Amino acid sequence: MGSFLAFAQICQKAAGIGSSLEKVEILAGYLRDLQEADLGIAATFLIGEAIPGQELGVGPSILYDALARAMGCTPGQVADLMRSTGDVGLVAAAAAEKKRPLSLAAFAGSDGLELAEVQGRFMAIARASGRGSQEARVKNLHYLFSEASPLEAQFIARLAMEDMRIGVGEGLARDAIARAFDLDPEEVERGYNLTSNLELVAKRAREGRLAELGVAINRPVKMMLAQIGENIPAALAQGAVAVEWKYDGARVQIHKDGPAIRVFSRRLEDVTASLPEIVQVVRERVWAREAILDGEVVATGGDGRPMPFQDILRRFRRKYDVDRMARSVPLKLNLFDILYLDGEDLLNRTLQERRRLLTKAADQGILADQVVCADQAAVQKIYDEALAAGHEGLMLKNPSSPYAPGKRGKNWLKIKPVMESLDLVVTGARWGEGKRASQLGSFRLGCRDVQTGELLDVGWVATGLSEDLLAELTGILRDLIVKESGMEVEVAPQVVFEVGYEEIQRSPSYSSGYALRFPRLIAVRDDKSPEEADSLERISEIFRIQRGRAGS
DNA sequence: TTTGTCTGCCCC
DNA sequence: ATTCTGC
DNA sequence: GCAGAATGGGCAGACAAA
Repeated sequence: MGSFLAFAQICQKAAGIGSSLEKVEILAGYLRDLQEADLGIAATFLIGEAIPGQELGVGPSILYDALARAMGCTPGQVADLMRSTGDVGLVAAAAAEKKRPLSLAAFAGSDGLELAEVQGRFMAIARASGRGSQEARVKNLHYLFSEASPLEAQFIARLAMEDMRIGVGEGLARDAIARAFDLDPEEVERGYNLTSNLELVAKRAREGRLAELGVAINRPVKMMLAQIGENIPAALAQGAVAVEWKYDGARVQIHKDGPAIRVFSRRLEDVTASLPEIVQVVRERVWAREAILDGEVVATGGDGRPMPFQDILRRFRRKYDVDRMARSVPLKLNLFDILYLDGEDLLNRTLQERRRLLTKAADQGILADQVVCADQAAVQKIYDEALAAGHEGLMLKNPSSPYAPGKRGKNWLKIKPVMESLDLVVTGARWGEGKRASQLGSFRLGCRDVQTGELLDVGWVATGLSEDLLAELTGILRDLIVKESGMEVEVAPQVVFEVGYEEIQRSPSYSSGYALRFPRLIAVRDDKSPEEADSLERISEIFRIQRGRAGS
């Protein structure tokens, strides 16, 4: 019981199974027989959480360092192995194969790693701070690799990266817990979406006490998310919708317990300390004694237009100079939903009803404008206004829908404009990982500088490519490589990509001075030469007029 | 002290 | 965030 | 339709190296 080897074997088995149902069955059988403490650890390990709620501070650099030590080679050689396998797990397994035992005891055959022991090491890694902490992380990882069999090492490495790559995410883990203890998957999902704590859910499921997990102040609820909508007419097909601006800001969930106020981010991080003016405005303008509120914060500049998203980023996670930054990038709150009010769970009320309660619970001035409307022309008008104001587009919501925590359903649709695409030159590429191992997985883009004839960087693209196209491009670009360093290659400028995006941003890191927000490949332009690619001038012109700034 | 690198269930 | 893929 | 995987720009903070 509780052996890490057994866990690793289950992971290996799960990775090799395509069918979700079969995967769930195998995981359920494994979880069912674990004791309480091990159940909690195994459940979170399965979804790649080494320690629930804590940051490990381990990335590729520290992990490769530890692997190099375990193998008795250089970090560079580890990187070479990474390039050929695209998988830290396989590199770690090779390391365990080659290792010399760290101690005689290890050699004499210790009884193998326990789940709790592995998590204990990860705790030590997470706790390390201050001078020498990176070395401490490397040492703890090295220790684990030295004690591990190849199979165990594979999943220790993946845990260290918090990425298991076994085709098990939150969804399947939840289903496995339900199956293990013969419960309704919907009930397990509900418990998880209300607590975000898989360990707790697994234990309560085992005890048959899932129903005790409910909405509570200071326990953040997973946020309801939106799907991309086709267009306004399609969204109106079912009747009237609640229309709101889609703000270019950051999502917040606010918990108010009398005077005590906490703010959580999209990933349910506590960001209260970084956003003092939001706390203040909630204290002054939310009348409800107890509430959980959902909304978006935006930064507004002197011209009344939203400031670049980059400025909002400067506020989140900030620990120092918070008040000074609050003055230079002031945030405005736009509440659009309420999940809990004075002891009552509102999740199953309709959006319309929740909006009514929200209107009574807070000052109108901190609410997002909303109208319920079935008229296409009227919705179009609000859409045009949102874009002219510098925001992203519209949210169209089903007025009779409940608040579905953690769901990305069709009850909330986002409508955004399609920007005209750019034709850019591929100037380099990077070797991929996992599914894209030993293929080029992302591509460096350049635009023309008409004056000098040079190609200037505008960033990278790595999505929008099918597996076939990826293989084809790897074949073509491999022959164009002029320089190679680490995971990156430089290629002769020959291939042109048509690239889509949401917005052009000023960039502090690329030589053109611009970068694309959410770049994706639309097509390979076989018909275009690099000399016909778009110029820096065109990019800066689009930057100047985008999002309704043309007339201002 | 300054500069560079790494990390983040980061924010989008 | 976006996009593709297998179920 | 869903869940999972692989990837984007850019920010602050924490360390390590210079």
